[in-house]
Amino acid sequence: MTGSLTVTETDEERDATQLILQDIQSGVYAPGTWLKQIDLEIRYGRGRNEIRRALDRLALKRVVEHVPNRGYHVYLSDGKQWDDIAEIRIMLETGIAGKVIARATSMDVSVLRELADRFQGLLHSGTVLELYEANLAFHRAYVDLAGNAELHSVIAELRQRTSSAPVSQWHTRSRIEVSAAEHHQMVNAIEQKDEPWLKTLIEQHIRQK
Amino acid sequence: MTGSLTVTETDEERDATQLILQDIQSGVYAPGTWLKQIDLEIRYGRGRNEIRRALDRLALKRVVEHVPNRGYHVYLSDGKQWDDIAEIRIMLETGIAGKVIARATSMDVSVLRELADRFQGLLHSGTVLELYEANLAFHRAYVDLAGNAELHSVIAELRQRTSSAPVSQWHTRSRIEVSAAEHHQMVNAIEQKDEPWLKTLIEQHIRQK
DNA sequence: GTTGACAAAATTGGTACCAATCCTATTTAC
DNA sequence: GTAAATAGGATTGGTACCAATTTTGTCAAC
Repeated sequence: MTGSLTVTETDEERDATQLILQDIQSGVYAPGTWLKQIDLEIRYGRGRNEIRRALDRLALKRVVEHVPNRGYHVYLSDGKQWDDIAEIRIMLETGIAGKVIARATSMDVSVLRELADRFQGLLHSGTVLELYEANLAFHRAYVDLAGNAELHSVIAELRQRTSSAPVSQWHTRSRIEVSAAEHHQMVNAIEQKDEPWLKTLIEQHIRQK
Repeated sequence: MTGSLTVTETDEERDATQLILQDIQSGVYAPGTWLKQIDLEIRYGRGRNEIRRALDRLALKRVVEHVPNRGYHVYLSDGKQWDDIAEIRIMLETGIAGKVIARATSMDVSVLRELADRFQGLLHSGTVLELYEANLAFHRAYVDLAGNAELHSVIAELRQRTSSAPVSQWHTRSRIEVSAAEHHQMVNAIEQKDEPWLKTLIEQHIRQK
């Protein structure tokens, strides 16, 4: 089943790693699928070398799994892994709550609110990937308020590990609606500098999704 | 300056990534040093391909930095980065304190104590690398008690980011002695199930080093 | 003596080829 | 009819080669 559909011109210069990752996150490659080098080579119009490097990186990120002389296949995440990562994210995102509240200016709050609005706006019109990225942007903006440059990349990595199948995460529309509402509540909590409330919200938000 | 010294036979089968990482951590390659592919090829007796993959991985881990058409050089860590990573580690390692105390059996405690002893024992006779690894083993055992498989790798990654020059971390012997003492105090805190004390100890321990 | 241009050497990074390995389909024996 | 064996095809992964780029060394001009 050698796919022959080539991607759009705008992706021409982007890194193959991100393109493959995006396709995995969009559900193009289902968990367990074997990623044949030739197929990827054709699909993304890259050399064998770049494809191999991309696969190696994704294997390091635990997005795909490498079996010697067999190839790479999309990782099948078990329930335990999801729980473990959720727990870590809760520790980190609640851990910075105090710092975020202390540092957030009124302008920061309106930026956050805007991002929360954008997520909510995509609820009806947006694709799964757009929703995923809007959600990512909101959390990223929140984390950035802590002023910890390293934390940013740590959480990004964590998210990538579970996001193998974001489609399966948000099954129902009602769940996404809850998420959107929680985003706004988080913004309010930051605005009112209510740290305990913010922490509770974050824990709920990460666990349920 | 093409080095020609080959490593021992036992390292023959190990991954080049870890060998290079170890040499960086041991201080063989000082921060800022350019890692030429040919040199590494000879030193570790590997093909060009494996060396490139290893460098790419280390670049991803932020241990080295990649400059297109120039090569890879050992990363120069600034003070801010160290503080940021220390903060993350504190959030995570104190965050699991309650779980560790709840789950730790008396056998787990004695294992920890043994590791703390080993670190202390190496204080006089051990090399910097041995000390580094003994310290790593202790913290790894502590983290494992939380039963979070993902956390293990997250913290390992974090440690690697700053450990570019572990030699410079432990300047004086007195500091290492303090670390050894704190390890034992942590074990005691776990044994007595004193969570606040354990958290305080961890924060002190990570910050000072 | 210093600065700038130019040539030579060295290094990186991509492409192509080929061996080793694994999967699949057909054939053969029972 | 079923199961094992074998041949064929496909895929991975390593090695070697070569082009593009950069750095170093040399020479000339000011």
